[in-house]
Amino acid sequence: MVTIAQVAVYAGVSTATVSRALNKPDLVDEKTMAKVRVAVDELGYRPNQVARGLASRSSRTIGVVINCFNSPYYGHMIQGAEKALRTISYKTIAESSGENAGGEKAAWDSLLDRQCEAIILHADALSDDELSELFKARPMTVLMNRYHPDFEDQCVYLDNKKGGQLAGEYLLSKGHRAIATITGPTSYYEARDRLSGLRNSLANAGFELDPALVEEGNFRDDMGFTCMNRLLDSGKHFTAVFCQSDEMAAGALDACRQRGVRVPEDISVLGFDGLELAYHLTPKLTTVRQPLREIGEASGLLAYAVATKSTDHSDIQRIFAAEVVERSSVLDLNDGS
Amino acid sequence: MVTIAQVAVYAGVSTATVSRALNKPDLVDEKTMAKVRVAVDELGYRPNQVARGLASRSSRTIGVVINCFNSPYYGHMIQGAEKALRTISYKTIAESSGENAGGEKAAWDSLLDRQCEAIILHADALSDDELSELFKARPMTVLMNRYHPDFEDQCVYLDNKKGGQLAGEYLLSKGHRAIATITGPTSYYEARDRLSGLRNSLANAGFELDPALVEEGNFRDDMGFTCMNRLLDSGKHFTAVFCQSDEMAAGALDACRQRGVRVPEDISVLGFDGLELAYHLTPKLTTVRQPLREIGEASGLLAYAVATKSTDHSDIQRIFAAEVVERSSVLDLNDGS
DNA sequence: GGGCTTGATGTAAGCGTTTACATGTGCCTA
DNA sequence: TAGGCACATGTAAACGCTTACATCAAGCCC
Repeated sequence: MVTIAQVAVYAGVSTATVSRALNKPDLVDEKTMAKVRVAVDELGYRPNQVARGLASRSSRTIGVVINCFNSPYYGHMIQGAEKALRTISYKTIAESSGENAGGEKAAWDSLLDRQCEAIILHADALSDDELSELFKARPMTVLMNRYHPDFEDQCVYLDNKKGGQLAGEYLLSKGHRAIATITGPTSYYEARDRLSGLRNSLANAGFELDPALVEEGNFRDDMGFTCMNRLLDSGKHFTAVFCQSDEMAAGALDACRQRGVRVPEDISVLGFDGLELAYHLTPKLTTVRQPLREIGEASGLLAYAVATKSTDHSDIQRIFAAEVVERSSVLDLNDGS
Repeated sequence: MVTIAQVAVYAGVSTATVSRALNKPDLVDEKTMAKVRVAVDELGYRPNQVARGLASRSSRTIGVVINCFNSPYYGHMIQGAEKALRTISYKTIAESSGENAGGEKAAWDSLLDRQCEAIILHADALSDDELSELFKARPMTVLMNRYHPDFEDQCVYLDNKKGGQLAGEYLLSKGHRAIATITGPTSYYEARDRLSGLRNSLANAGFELDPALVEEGNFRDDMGFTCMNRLLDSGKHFTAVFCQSDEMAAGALDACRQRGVRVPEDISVLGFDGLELAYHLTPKLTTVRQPLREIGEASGLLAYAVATKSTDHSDIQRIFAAEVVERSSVLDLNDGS
């Protein structure tokens, strides 16, 4: 490994001058600059970024804690974050937490031990209270796709209430009145918010969400399958079902297919997330998309702002809106009349 | 930030002793150990891993270069690698390359600048020759899911030829004789190998792959769609089509659906990859699965072995076999007779 | 021509660790 | 009792950089 000292000798200057030539070119003379450049090229010198970080106390590294890599949900966010940071030559060091509070905290700390200047945390398992506690000692953190009242300006998240409302409004606009829903675990604020949004939209239009038509799932497809069957078994009348994730919608679609219930002719299905999965389902799933990549990007930007203690980051978007992606799984009841 | 010096003062010993207490406990006396432990706890000391890395010249970090994060293909591999490395408390620092040779090289180098002890490289754009050249100066590298004759023992990959052969044999066993195929780009060795494997399996059974039934795709679903249409338009008879990726199979399925061709009744479709996507297709796709997670894991292990110059890593699997996952998109022609 | 500024460079002290080597104590052995 | 050895600890020099501060020469002004 060739070090700055060797470059200095080769160029016949001091290490300080080499360092300056590389980092603050306007502080060094033309001629010296040239000598250094030659030395660097000749020797194939590449600065040791770790040593540089230690000396300058800035690692130019951001840590990311997520559940796992092998889910497009995280994939999109991490891609957004990494890209945003890469363009400012920050590195991303990512660790998966395994979806338990201990793992999340451990990853959080170990990333900090690596001198990450800030952490982008996707906390699933940590409760609001735990988060509140831990955050105090680890203020250089950005919560990705999660809202916490105590650290509002360090959260980047989807407006789930509006998302749920959007879903309801869309279904209403298509003439649906008897609407069922399969939610995520109600222990997740996302699930509660989406549900209350849906409820609001119905209320605004003078309708009510029938509690018997609300099933609690877990975002995974097998629960979508189970819940859809429950709904169908209940004998209750409904023309559409809003699933709080595309995966559950996939399960619901499967249930319908098995029972010979046609989608969208007999029942309309609306998803949530906007993953590629939705596109590949049959029928192609109409869904409420959350801009995951953008959320990741914003998280990256905000993490940088937090790391550099930049006071004004009002230009970074922190609240994102969902949008409906229209495909073929929702029937327009207005057409038929 | 509390440093080792503060701990030393607090415990009334030298920094060397603190360091030893933490890293080589058997070198320090019971009583001293206790004092240090108290100091560490009291002060909440956490070693700076960057400084530690600099001093001990071992960063305990492995770099990973991939195309992008938002594809389950990479997601599974990276998950495997990160998990394997995490269990030995190595960190993974991942960078996406944007699928161009320049990006791949840049990421490779910049990860090395961060003192990664080894790099796990998923090279798509770099040619064999370029790779050969670059590898010489960057020997601490593992090629993930790619084979290169010059560095065989630093490659972890799927046996694509056998994979293609497996596909052919499976289709033959189901009574198919007129087999079409949609390949990846023939500039990729994966595509060539899978094709030649398929060809072999037919030859072994005394049949031949009709060149008119071979379409070159690009692994993406829209090309699957296009190629399937071409095949159907050609008027040539075939009972099954082997797609070299699940995504292309999805496109092919779409094409069939649009034209009213039933799968598997009229045409059987076999995929490749074994992503979740395959499960969610209609009909559920029978596919040849590559063990991506395991490949990632092995890459992590091998990278560690390379980094530590462990001479014997014969216990690490480097060649993986594909397996067929049977679902509902391939008809058994033997049944009908 | 003395005092000042300005610009370019060097000197050396960090950054927070690890680790080779030196030191010192106690114990065993001859 | 001297010599030797083990063991526990301390001292200080790395690791590869950055950067505050010192130095020095050159140019300028009055």
